Amino acid sequence: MNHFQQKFDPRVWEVVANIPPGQVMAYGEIARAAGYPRYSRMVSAAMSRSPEYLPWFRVVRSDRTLAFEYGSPAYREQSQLLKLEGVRFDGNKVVTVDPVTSLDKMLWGPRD
DNA sequence: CCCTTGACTATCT
DNA sequence: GAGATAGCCAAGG
Repeated sequence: MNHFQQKFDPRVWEVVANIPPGQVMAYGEIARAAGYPRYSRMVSAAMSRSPEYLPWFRVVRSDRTLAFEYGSPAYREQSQLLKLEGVRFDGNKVVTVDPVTSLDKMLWGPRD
């Protein structure tokens, strides 16, 4: 199988389903992990039709901002779900609870 | 075909 | 670091 057809390659769902709580992945990363480099937009299309069970909210842009319009209902829903998992926000960017954080962040934490 | 549309990205100002 | 720009690629009109 080498292309996204009407149904998306289940590998995409699989990758998303395996993102650990408190962590996030970018569209492009997911595409690569599923074996489709450069297919970030397809992942985006896949997410818009994602099954109910999928942790869609753990998918963010490569720059770590959320893909929805700032302040929109969808944006607020996603940010809330992420916060429930202990994720922090540095401005509009997601800051995951990565064990290997910089000394700076260890000492001062992310901005509020 | 040609053009537009996206829950996108890397790169350059 | 925030905008703008140019790639990207399947779908649908």
